[in-house]
Amino acid sequence: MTTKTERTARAHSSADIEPAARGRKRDHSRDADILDAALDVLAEVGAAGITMDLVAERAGAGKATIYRRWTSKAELVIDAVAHIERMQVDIEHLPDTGTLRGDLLALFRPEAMEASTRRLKIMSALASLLSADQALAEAGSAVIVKPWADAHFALMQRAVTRGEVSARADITTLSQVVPSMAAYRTLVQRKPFTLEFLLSMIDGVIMPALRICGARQPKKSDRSQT
Amino acid sequence: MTTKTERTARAHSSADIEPAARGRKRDHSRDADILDAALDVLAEVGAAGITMDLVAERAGAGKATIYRRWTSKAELVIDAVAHIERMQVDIEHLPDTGTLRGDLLALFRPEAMEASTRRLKIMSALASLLSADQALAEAGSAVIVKPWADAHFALMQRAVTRGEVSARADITTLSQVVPSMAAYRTLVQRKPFTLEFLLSMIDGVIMPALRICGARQPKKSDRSQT
DNA sequence: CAGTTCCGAGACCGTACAGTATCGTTAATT
DNA sequence: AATTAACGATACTGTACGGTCTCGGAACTG
Repeated sequence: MTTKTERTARAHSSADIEPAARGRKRDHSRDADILDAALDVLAEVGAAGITMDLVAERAGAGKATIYRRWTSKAELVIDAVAHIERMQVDIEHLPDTGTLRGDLLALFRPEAMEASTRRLKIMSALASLLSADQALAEAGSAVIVKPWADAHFALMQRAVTRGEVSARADITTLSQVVPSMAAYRTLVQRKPFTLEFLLSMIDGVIMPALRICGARQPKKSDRSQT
Repeated sequence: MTTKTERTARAHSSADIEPAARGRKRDHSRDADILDAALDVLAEVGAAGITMDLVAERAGAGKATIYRRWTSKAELVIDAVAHIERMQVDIEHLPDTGTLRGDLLALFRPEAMEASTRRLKIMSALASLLSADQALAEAGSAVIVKPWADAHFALMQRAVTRGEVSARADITTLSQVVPSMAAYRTLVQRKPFTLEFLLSMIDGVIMPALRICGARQPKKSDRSQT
């Protein structure tokens, strides 16, 4: 599932033994170019319209070059999806504002979500593929939603150890609420993911469920951010 | 958009004048059979995999019969979507068990879940076709998820007027949690919608958020209700 | 019955596309 | 410079599918 998909997979003979390595070397940075081109095409024509010819043309590559690196269109698309830049949630450097609510809000990066229409369109295109292909569903879910849910879980767990939240809270389920609903909203409803939406999730669902008081009267300053 | 798409459209000569109506009459109930078959195929193989041959085979019809009724595959699919049965959550006859938790659980109908899963699959299959059309995407989502959310909203509102739930609870947002997460789970994660999942939603999110105590120790009698 | 019309089955055609094979070019290595 | 592998371009093949056409049979009308 991780990138390579059997690189050097042309089943041939000699190449495996690396015969003194003369001549040109395969340029691995071209992989990224081709994957980017695939994502571009995906965003432009949708999942149904993507063809290898389009990808090759967009990448300025020959089809043979693509097939030298991936065995099929399906594998290329799967790799391309896995190649989407991770949701900028660095699990190592989570925000630490002192309160869970502040931490959760600090995860919100307007530019990360709405900056590129491209990613949104890719996700839209993905929505249809997700139902047709189990491997893609897992790849898409792993890239788009899981890191986010993991971040929420980590933040909630920290709030528990801090004593801010009851240890009996079902943070396993609660950590999936915002990512799931955001994915649903984006992929299916195709409405934008806004701060207002995030606030209604946090203040209407998460914080009340965690029995943290004060969430019910969000500060004016928070709302005016919208 | 509604069914006919130029019935009697074989562009021929005589038929237009209805010449004393002799011979066999076109069976309009077959339209519904074909549309159902189209939805079945859509749910099974997705939007990318649907072919007229599959639809014809599933409907036990000839391709020519389908093309006598619809001018193209696109029109057939559009008509099929409009043909999706509404979610049979009868907003007029909601359950009334005396507690919100009991009401929410009573909405769970294993047999209806199957139909609901089918609708969700159709919805996700449609995503690519609807990608160009925001209005259609919303309409599709409305048919499949909104009635469910409306039912939750009505049940929660009743719990508020009954005094079971604080009037300050954000039931607008909370009523969307279960339907959205169920849709996400079915569409993207492709895991089955189970009673266990529903219980973790209700007891881990909804009830805590509504500050109804006792949700943490669900009564045995509630579980056996299913 | 006889006449008419719709039906299912499936042969058929044209196009579009996945995947392969070929070829002349380019660039890294020696 | 000579060698050689990877490259872009593109011609080619096989197949799948949208859409049309034909045919024998069934069902309704009178």
